[in-house]
Amino acid sequence: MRAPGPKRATITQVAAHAGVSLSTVSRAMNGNPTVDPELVERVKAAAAELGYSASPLARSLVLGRTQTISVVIPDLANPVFQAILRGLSHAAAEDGYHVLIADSAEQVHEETVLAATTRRRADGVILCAPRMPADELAALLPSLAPAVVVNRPPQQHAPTIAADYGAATTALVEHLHDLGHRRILFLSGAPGSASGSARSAALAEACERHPGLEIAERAASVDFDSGAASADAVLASGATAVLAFNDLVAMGLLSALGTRGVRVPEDISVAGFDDIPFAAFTSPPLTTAAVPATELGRLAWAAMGALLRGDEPPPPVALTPRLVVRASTGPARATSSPG
Amino acid sequence: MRAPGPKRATITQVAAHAGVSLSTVSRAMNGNPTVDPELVERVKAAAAELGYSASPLARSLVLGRTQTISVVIPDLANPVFQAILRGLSHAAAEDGYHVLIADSAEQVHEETVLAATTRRRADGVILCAPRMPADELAALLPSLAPAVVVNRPPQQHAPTIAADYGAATTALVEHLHDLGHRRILFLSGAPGSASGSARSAALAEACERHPGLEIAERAASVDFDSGAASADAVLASGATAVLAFNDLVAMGLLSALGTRGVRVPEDISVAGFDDIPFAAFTSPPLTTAAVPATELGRLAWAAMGALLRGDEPPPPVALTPRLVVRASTGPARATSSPG
DNA sequence: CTGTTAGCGCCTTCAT
DNA sequence: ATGAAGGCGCTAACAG
Repeated sequence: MRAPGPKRATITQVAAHAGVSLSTVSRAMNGNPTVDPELVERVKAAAAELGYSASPLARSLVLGRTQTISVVIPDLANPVFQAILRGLSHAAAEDGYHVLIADSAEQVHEETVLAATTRRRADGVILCAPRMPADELAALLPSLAPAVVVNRPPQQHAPTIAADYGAATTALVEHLHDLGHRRILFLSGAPGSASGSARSAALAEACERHPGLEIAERAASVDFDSGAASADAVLASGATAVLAFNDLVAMGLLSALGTRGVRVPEDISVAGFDDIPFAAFTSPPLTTAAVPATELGRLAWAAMGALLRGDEPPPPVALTPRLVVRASTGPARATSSPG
Repeated sequence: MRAPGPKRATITQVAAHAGVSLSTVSRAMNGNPTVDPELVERVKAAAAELGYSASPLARSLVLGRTQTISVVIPDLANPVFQAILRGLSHAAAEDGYHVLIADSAEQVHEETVLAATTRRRADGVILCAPRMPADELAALLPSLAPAVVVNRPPQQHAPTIAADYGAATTALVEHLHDLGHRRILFLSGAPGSASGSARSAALAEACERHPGLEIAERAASVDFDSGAASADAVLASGATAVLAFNDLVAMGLLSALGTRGVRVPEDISVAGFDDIPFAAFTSPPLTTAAVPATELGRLAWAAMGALLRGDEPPPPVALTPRLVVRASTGPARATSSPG
């Protein structure tokens, strides 16, 4: 079971080949200026000849750093997390860091162990929209330091980078309200979801702001299928507009609604969250709140980089999503009676 | 710049705490049966008390394996690679392996260096649809062993897992031919793409098989935008059906065609490759050849696992995509004259 | 400026 | 069944 990998030259062999001590090789290879230029030449030549480069493993052990960060995400199939991962990975790569991924597959209690395990192989860990309860998260973070948290409220022991789902919700509701909608159904997502709470809070505020506005909430999930499965309940609710937990749910709903011959937005308006890459190409194109996911990833790396450098921990970041009005929302149809 | 990570207990401390030598701790923790059960208890208790677990780094160095594999992919934004990565990551995780990702961002000459670099931090590397020329790939593979290649023709020094794009192309063309199409335009993708050559070859065969069938080829690319940009050329070509390099290109084309008021499939049929998650929800829903990407990832890991175990290298695998007929293809409209 | 020495934290013969 | 010692490959004090 020992990997048969190509046998590589060691620093000792290079030292022998160049006729110097291995510390000189180490110094020369690491650009230590206190080495005779001529020796540097000899060493580099020997290294090149033997195809030598220092073992990252051995360096990691002695240096105490791995040049790697780990990223824990709830679901690699979710376009938003893919985008975050992408931004993160590109940014980290630019700074010469590697990325270890861990997909918890939405198994909440896997998150803690994955974070802890991968942390030991990396210099820090980025928790992407962790699903675990707030107290658990708070308890976990100190043991993970340096850590960065994405899409959760500001934390005590880690910088946070998040999209402001509350603001996004407000924008979406105002948009629907402007269109005359007074009965809205919110399809909520993962039970303990932090961004879900933010949405709910914004919904409650909207109701206070607009007497006569009724917003019901119905449990769904975070994926396409749960959206499709909600279609009948949506129809039965009597709502003239539905706010889906995210674009995936909205698309599932759109699809199931289409099957039932329900017209969108004539019969009912549908909006989502995130603006995933394909939201513009559903039929009808989806109104949504665009979350700058790639940017979230980039910023998460920036925060981690700062921590790694020993800089001041960056303050919590909250990016405001942009309302993107497309064709899936329209004027409310006349309803019989609001009760 | 040394990561300030939480200071952890070492094996020496556990040994002291349990009043045994550190070899006993090592043996106890690794389940070596030649240890007094009572001592095992003591050691485990001490370890638990100190929150100890062996440093993966130190183990990697001495054991010569990292329990990690690296995956090099051309573009994290491509749904197909996302799906492959997902299948791979889940399968590897089940076997206790970690995954290091490297996104070459379609920079062909980055692939070699990324593969080499990440290989040193991992026990093997999986090259996902590498874009590099065949000779370069062949030259690189031996130095990477154990390596697995996805979506390239069978290789000398590495197992390959691929989708049979030739068969997929044939299925798609037969489908279009059955519908009466005699002038088809193929929007080709990345210039050196291996799967692209497979498509072209299958196209040529189809022409031989069906005298009277004309298939033109036009260079596009692999993304949404290139599909959209091809719309005018597609219209000018006089083809009654177009085969896009992949679903992304097809969707871009569909979108641009819609903008121009061209009806699909009444005016022109459009088909793609891959069956990415949203292909079913374009308008009209896209006819395509479904590539089992997640399964490719799973098999890639299986092959790597075999290599790591020292088993016989698995023979090349070629999965046949499944033709998925949806609404974007229909009977050919009558054309004026075929020449 | 260069070589020698001591670890980084762990596993594994080798003795006992 | 247990302990002592060597070494994985490298870097960094410490001499010289």
